[in-house]
Amino acid sequence: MASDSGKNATITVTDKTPRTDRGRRTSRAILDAAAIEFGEKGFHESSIVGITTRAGVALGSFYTYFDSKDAVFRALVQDMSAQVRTTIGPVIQEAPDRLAGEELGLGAFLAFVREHKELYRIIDEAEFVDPASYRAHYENTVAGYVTSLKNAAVRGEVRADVEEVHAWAIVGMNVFLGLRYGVWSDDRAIADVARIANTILREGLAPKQDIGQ
Amino acid sequence: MASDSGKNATITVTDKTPRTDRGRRTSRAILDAAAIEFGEKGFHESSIVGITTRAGVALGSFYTYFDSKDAVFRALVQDMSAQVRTTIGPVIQEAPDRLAGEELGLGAFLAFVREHKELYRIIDEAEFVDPASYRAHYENTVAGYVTSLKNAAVRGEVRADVEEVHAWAIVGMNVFLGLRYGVWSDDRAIADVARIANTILREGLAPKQDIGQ
DNA sequence: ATGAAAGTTGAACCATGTTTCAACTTGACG
DNA sequence: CGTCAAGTTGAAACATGGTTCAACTTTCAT
Repeated sequence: MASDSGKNATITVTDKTPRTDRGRRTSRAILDAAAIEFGEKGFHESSIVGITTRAGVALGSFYTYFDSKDAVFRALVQDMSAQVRTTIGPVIQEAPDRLAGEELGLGAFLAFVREHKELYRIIDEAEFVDPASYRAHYENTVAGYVTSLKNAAVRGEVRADVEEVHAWAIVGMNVFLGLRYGVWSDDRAIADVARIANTILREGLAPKQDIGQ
Repeated sequence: MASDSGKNATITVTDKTPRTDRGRRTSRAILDAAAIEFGEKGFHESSIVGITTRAGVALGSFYTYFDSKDAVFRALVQDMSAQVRTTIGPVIQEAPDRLAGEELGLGAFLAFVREHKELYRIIDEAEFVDPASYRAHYENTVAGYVTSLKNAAVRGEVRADVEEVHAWAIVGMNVFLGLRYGVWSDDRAIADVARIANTILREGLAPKQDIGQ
């Protein structure tokens, strides 16, 4: 994204991309301020004035870089959807096998959430402010899971019949654990939560002796 | 709730409870209309005018029964939080054992969600409009799960070390499956989804031969 | 019947906050 | 320097929609 093919700059439509360093700085400041404001007060309680004040710029400057309140929110959702993926994805990949990856991934996710509670809430609120992005975020996430799980199945690391439903279940699990043990409270050690959740994926909830069904 | 201890009616504070049949009818109409309006457009896009128009009453009548837009939303959240519990709870109880109950419960939940997409979205949006109720809803749900799972553990129906983390994981699973296969699309049979999700609880994702860890 | 309580009505009031805009500043480049 | 594009500013226009209220209608107990 934002790949300005340098030459032929003359044709440039009147888009809102900053053209100078000063501009980029201001734009960044607004985006960062927006993340904090939205995370703290939610989309509707937030105001442009609130954002620009935090950013230390005038109200009008907002519209130099963003078309509307919605637009900046959308930008933020895209941005952090990518951020989550690029933070967690590699962690899962590097694990010795898929189930171990799941535990490490959840740990990384919980850590990320604790570090970025604002961003977590922004994605959640996208369900209402920008439903398409919200759906896209989770459908992408799940699609990645399905692929990766099927590959793991081929390697014999997970059951052969894994499919979409399993992926949605895992994602839901992780999201709720993130809300409870990441956003709402730090009262449990990340590693403990990840380990316990992982036993569900490894063995289910069945009592030890009764596994063979 | 709403237990008017009949006698001594004179002391009655100026609360908004309807006093006649006509009043109760109007109040109901407004509440029902609000459920539809909120479910369809979300809290902030909804308007009192929209609600009263749907209900076929005048704008002012709204304030005869509710103090504010927030108040009616809160009433709705409480109402449906209870509705979910009283719909699903019994289904789980009646099952032969806890894991079977989980499958039946998820099935009932998916059916409920498909029948009441509006209400599902209202609870979700409560995370932002009325965070306390949202948290209460899930903390109550999870608390119920923990109790019920621990009882099942005593009976040897689930692993002995079940605890809160397991409960949050299950609830998260169910909520996301509800969103995907209840609200967003009807493309999969409820029974299939419930069965597949249930295998996770029974056996986890591990390949068949490798269970003993 | 009749009067009082309950309920209904919608125009008007009001608060909030998004968006526009024309004047002003900055900084790069010849 | 002088010039011009890019950037900055905040007051004001504008839109929206929640909430109030005083006049009116219905209901029902006496």
